[in-house]
Amino acid sequence: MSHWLPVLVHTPAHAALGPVLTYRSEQLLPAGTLVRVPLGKRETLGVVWDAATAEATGEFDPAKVRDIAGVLEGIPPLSRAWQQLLSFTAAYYQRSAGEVALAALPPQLRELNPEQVARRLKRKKVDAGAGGAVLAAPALSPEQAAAIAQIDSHSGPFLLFGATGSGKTEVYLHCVHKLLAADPDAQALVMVPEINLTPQLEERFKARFAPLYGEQAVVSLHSGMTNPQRLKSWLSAHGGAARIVLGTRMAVFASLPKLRLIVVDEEHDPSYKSGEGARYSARDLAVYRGKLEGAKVVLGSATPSLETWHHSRPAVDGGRYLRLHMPSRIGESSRLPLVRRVDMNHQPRRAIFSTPLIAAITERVARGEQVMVFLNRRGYAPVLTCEDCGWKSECPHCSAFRVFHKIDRTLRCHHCGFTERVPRACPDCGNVDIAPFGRGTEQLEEHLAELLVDVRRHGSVTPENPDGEHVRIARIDADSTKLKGQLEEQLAAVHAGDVDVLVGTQMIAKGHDFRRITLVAAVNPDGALFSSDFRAPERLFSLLMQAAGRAGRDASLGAQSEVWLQTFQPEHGLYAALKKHDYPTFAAQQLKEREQANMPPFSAQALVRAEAKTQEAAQAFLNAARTFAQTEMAAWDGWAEALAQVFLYPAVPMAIQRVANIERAQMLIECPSRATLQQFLTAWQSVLHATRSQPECKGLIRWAIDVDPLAI
DNA sequence: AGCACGCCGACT
DNA sequence: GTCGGCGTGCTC
Repeated sequence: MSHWLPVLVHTPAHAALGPVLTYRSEQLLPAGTLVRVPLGKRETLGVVWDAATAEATGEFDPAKVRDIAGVLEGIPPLSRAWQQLLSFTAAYYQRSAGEVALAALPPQLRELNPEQVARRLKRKKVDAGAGGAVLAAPALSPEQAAAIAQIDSHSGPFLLFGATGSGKTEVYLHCVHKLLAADPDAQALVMVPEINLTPQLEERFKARFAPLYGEQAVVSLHSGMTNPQRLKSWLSAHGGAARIVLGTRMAVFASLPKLRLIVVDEEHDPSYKSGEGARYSARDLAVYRGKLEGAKVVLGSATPSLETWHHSRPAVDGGRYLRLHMPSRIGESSRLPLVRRVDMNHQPRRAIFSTPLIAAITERVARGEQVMVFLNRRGYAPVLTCEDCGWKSECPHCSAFRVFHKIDRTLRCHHCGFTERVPRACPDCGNVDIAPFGRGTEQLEEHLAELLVDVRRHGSVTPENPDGEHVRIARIDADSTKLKGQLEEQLAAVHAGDVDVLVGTQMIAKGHDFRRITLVAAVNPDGALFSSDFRAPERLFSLLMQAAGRAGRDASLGAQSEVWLQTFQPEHGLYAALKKHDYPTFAAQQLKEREQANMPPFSAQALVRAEAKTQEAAQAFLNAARTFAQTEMAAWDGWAEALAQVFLYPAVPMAIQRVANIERAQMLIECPSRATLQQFLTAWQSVLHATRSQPECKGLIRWAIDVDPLAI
């Protein structure tokens, strides 16, 4: 007796295929089973789906149904909750369930046939020989103890709102510890925003839990791992051997049959939002998944996203998350750094460093303390110009300037990668005086070396070496850490005290614990104050707060650590709040503005982006779909009411209109209700498909919907 | 998404 | 003369 099975395969939403394909099988396989199925001329991985789901209701020709090719024996079916998470993700982010489900599985699973998988599963499992010294957990501060007590006695979700250095990680460790000890099967998922941060987290978790549960109890999942490593981690999580999964956003889809706790560290970090394929927010999905699986969810941050902050308002005001506040730095480093604003209006024009900042840097370095200088722009200068004819270093393929990198004398486009040697003279008029305009980290590094040329390293002047040593300056940005191991190497040099001044982009503001830094300077942070992106202030505040958190973690140095902000807007409320380390005031101000302007979290947004050969085609496509929604769709049965709530803005070119010779346009959609917006988008998808074939859209390359976009 | 088929420009 | 660009169409 044979059965018809709905099966998900890796198929994008816009393909002219149903979201679920039907195959024949001799056995009745439960939903969640991994199978290999023939598709056209190839064989591919599929997931048996539940016939009762919305996806499984397409029309198909019974004559075309083929037999499944095989079952991945030995891999238990994916859980019901996992299936629900995937269905939800696909529906909410407007992608096909097949695309989302197959992208959520380790890539190597797709390549392996059932025999290879069986062989891999048979590999001798290292026995869970617990052993080694059990690391004593440090004593908890009263704030940590209080937070843990709340997490124990409530169901969550929780916002762990803790200053940098308040010991959030210890709270996570403690919660995980309690959970694993209480339930021999329970699993925990701990997410961090960046791959860079997983090794140090893994080290900390392994040190604590490997002696209790064995090395293999802690596994990582992130895109920096090789495919075999990812498969190994995935299988061990899916089989229940891994008790703790650490990972980046992709880990939110890990199969964890006994998931009881999800931690999202630095929950405000934009890296949790995927920019490719299904543009999911791993943080939002973590909250949803927690609800589905009955797992507690802890979101941690010193500067929460305004969405999360709003959700954690008091329950009497409608808050759904429980806010746990840990305001104090623990241990000896309890003093918060002093934030100083330098009014650049009173400094020489075009000065990179203000006079008092140079003096402060010099003083710190002379004392043997470390300084961190922060500028969010890599390269030497963002643009090169000809002073005679006005030529600028535009990228021939993008509507953007190429950045001058002095280190290898190149002009590089940061959008498409197009790189050329710097011309000797202006390509337009032959003038040899082409000059850099604006500044980047390379220039900062060079300039600082000049300014500090007469300063000697602390303690380097000795009778044997009366000339002493020059100050050592290091630069850490995407360019200086491109090669594997370079970041670790450079960080080690800073930790070892081989570096006096560290120059870098936001890379250096995140996570890394530099104990001897006592002065952090933001050279030019004002940009975000006037950005058209309404989330720019939120990001700036968070970045500066994190940068401030780098300062003065080692109070044994005695000196009061400081954060310097060079600004033309010293009175700006953002800096005023920062000076007081006062996130709640800043957040309240921002939320008030958002509410008045009807922006998230007080409304839901989606963005449709279109790429085409011409800007006209990209915009025509979007506007045609918009017009259809406003006219035809409004006439569909029962749609008038929903559509009245959905506001579609006209299509506009994207901020960087052309990248690699592809024109880009976008359209913003706003709606007071997330549910209504989702309902609209789902119905509108077919309109977008149909619009594509209209003559004025010729040249359209692709389009994508971004639900809850972070940047507009 | 893959993978095939199909039709126009620069190379062995 | 072929190799190869990507446009279009199909997959239970």
